[in-house]
Amino acid sequence: MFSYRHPHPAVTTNVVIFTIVSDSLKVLLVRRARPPFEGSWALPGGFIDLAEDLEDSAMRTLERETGVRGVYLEQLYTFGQPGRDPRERVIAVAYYTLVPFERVKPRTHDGVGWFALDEHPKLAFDHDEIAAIAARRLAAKLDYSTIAFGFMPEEFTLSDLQHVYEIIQREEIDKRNFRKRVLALNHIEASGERRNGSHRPATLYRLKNPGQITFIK
Amino acid sequence: MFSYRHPHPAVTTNVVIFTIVSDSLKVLLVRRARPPFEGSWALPGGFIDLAEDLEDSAMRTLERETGVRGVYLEQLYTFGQPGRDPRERVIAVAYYTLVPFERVKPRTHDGVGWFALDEHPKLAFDHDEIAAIAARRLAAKLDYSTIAFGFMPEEFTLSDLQHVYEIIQREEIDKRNFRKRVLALNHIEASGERRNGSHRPATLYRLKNPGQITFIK
DNA sequence: TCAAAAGTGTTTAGCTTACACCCATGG
DNA sequence: CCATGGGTGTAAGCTAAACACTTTTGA
Repeated sequence: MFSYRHPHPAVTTNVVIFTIVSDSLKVLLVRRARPPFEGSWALPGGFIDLAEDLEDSAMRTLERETGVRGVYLEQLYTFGQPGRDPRERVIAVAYYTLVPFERVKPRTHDGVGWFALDEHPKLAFDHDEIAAIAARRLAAKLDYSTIAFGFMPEEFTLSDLQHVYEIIQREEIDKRNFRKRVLALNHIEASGERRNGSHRPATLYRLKNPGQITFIK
Repeated sequence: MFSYRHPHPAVTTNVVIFTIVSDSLKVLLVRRARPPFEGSWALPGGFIDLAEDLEDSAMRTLERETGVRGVYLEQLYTFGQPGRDPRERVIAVAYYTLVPFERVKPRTHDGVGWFALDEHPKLAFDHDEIAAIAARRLAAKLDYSTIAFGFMPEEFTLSDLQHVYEIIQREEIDKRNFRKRVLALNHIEASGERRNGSHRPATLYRLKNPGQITFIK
């Protein structure tokens, strides 16, 4: 095997992984153990292996750094501005995903944590920009895809789902209209169970086709 | 300067550049002068320099191979499956754009040419897949952005513009409804000129904010 | 019995679609 | 004067938005 006589940059994959908990959109960050930006928070990620697919690399480094596995990743954008890594040319292929808070348990030591999107610390490299672009894409996709269902655990109430929309879009939604719209999509069905609280029990719903993100309209 | 002790793949940028001419959506291809896939048609592109931005690389290699310059590029997707280049690991950051046929004149020798999207030759590498994804993205974006205006020369008639929509979406559009919709966007204005033919002269329009692609709704 | 969230329909406004004929020019 | 594409309005249907009260449970 020979190589092209061309420059070879380093390539990383990075993952912006969102969840919603206690009324806020959060992103999973890891603290850097080594320079550059030692001690800063950053998006999970790492260098690709030459034999692995980009998405596999994103999965692998996400699991290695946070313990999170088995999530569905969607490619976000590729960031390659010279100088974004102070040492050498590094191109970052960024992915994003949404997970239900209850089902994904990152390793819980003090180098990994969920941070509210609007009050996280300044991140290493250009990761602030990457996270911001991911958040923008997420909000845009709510309207024309079933991406929000990715935030949901196996069973959820319509109020839970509405809550996700309200937090990401930062505006209140009419309950009746929301229910009409989401039920008309025919993507979810009542599971037969109900959830109790100190109020009227709520019908639990589940996805008809788990794992599928489809486009609306 | 030191390097990470990590694998370094090769990275290319590639451009899917569309135009519309004689009732068909076309893509600009170049014939490969060297192995691998010598003699095959491929998307224009090439290896990045370590000091240049990804988009600059896409521009530079596009101009080098086709003579086309000064176009607006939008990042499409990054393709990195191992084995997509038979020699070594190559990651391709793909861009796409639309140009008015009249205004963009690729170098006209027999190694560069416009090919109808639905009857181009089998392409080198995974470039068939890249072109197909670009075409899909293009059709999707017609509905919620002003991307179609990118196909237009400085002055154009409403029929010209409608034609673009019909070709990309492969369906006929009602003339009156189309005009209402596009004029309501308030992105174009009559230039005052008219275009003659062997029929009633058509009002010429131009963009109010040339170069801007904005989102609708 | 109170607090808290679940659940439920109707009316209105705006937007989208369907649809057909006359106009201005060049040849 | 004929062929060709340019240009125009209205009605109907559908989708989206606004809007308030009753129900069921746990504490």
